[in-house]
This record gives sequence, C-alpha cells and structure tokens, in this order.
Amino acid sequence: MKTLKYSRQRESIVNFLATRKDHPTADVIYEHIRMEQPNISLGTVYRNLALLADLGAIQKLSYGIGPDHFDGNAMPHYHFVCTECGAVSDLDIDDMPDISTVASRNFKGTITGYCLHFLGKCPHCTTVN
Amino acid sequence: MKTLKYSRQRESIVNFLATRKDHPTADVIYEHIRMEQPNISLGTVYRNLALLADLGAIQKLSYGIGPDHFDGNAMPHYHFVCTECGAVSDLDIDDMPDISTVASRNFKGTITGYCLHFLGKCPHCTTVN
DNA sequence: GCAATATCAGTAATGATTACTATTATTGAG
DNA sequence: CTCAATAATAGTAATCATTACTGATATTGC
Repeated sequence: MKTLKYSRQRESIVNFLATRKDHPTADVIYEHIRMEQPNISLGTVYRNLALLADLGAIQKLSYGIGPDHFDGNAMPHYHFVCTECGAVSDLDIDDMPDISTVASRNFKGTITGYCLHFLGKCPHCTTVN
Repeated sequence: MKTLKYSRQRESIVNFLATRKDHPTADVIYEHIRMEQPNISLGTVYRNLALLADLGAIQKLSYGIGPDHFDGNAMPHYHFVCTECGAVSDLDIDDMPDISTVASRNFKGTITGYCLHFLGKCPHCTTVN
C-alpha cells in the first residue's frame, strides 16, 4: 500500500490553485511556482496534478482544444470556455436539471456522471466586439 | 475564394463514417481506408477530418482521454463514453432540457452552445461485471 | 489540351504529456 | 537522533496525437 509523503512542491501546487479562479494550465502553474522554487520540474507539476486529480482533491478540465486546465475547487460545478480568448471561468447555475437521470431513461448501461462545459463569448469579449 | 475540389480520399472518409455508429478515431479511419487505398496518408485523413468538421459535415468529439473521435452524423445529439472499454456511442434523449438557457440566466457573456457527454459503463460492460 | 490550384503522399516538426533514472527528502521505528 | 525504507524529485528522453511543409499529382473550368 502506497502512503502519501509530504512534498513542498505538491503543497505549492495545491496552494497556488486555491488562490486562482481562472483554472490555469500545467504550464502556467509551473511558471508561477518556479518563481519560488526555481528548480521545480514540469514533470513534477504534471505528476502531482494527476495524483491530486486521482485523489479527488482537484479537477482536471479537458476541452479538446489546447492543453488541460486545472481547478482547485473539487466540488461539482460548471465552466464556461470563451471561444474568442480561451479563458475558462466558473459558471454559477442554481437550477440545473438532473440531466444524468434524463439521460438514463432510455439507456441500458449505467450512467455515473457527465462532462459539460459551455461555449461562447466571455463578458469581456462580448463588450469589446 | 477557395473552392472545394473533389477527392477520392475525402469521399472515402465521408462514406466510411456514414457506415459507422461507433465514432472511430482518425487512426481507425486511416487503417480502414488503407485497405482500399493503400497509399493514403494519415495526414490526409486528419486534414480532411478537420476540413469536414469545419464545414459542419461531420462532428469532432474530444474527450480529453485518448485521441479524438469523429461522428458522421452532423445533427446535434448526445454521446456516451464507457469508462471501462472506451467505447463511444450515441445516446437518445428525447426530452433534454434547454440547458443553454438555464446557464445564460446568471451569466453576463454570450452562450452559443455547450459540449456534453455522459460517462459510465456501456450495456456490455454493465452486464459482464 | 492547358493553365490554375486544390489536394496529395511522405516526412518532419510541434505540443502536451508521460516514462525513466539516478538522486534527494520524508517518515516511522528503534 | 540515526537509520533504513521508500515516496518524491530534477532532469531528460520518449511517446502520442496532431499539424506543417514540400514537391508531385489530380481536378476543374475554359
């Protein structure tokens, strides 16, 4: 059985993600932590991000265009991706219907969850153009 | 202005996708077409898939794990991804609520669409285990 | 038939991510 | 505290999916 050992690098990653609402990529995380720990390796960032996501401590967000993003908030919530500038942001929805149940209705397998993100122009790109 | 010219390779890709309900990857498409056209290049497959998706003739499906999948059915519909075997299949939902409108309610930008896929065990993997 | 040009095959390059390896750091036990 | 076990690291190489490049080929309208 594999026990988790403390690492300064992992702690920095968790702390950094907790301060950010913009769901940065591995590369952005790497560049920021490098300012405090110049020797940290990009592989270490990726390894810890994968580990933390497996543990359910963070969320990995894959949008099929560009690199993955990471969210320090592990609670289920929704995201918006701007097709103009690529920004990723949280999207507060207070009354989302239970679409897993709707989807299960005519399906013979087992639905355990879903991936959903919204596309469009963010508030900034909407007002600029 | 760029006009589209006929190509045997592109026609084969469209025809092949039309016969498949399992949303194959570029590599699978390549291997199948190679049986009829041994000289076709993987780059040609990718280029045509991107072109057809841009034209709206097919759909490109990105799930963040593994390569992209392609769907010959361009009409909006839903997909299910099996977390056991990786199979991608269509998911018929007759009464999906209008979640774009729900999402727009508290959002100051412009929502033009969303990406949604369901996860779980496909009918086969559900019965096997 | 011919010129214009979209498309091709083949290959090289890119970008994101993962794997490998020798070294370092953390941890619990004595 | 010292030490052995082993998780984690830095640095680098390798992998995978995809895109870009280039000179040759195929399609199209005239």
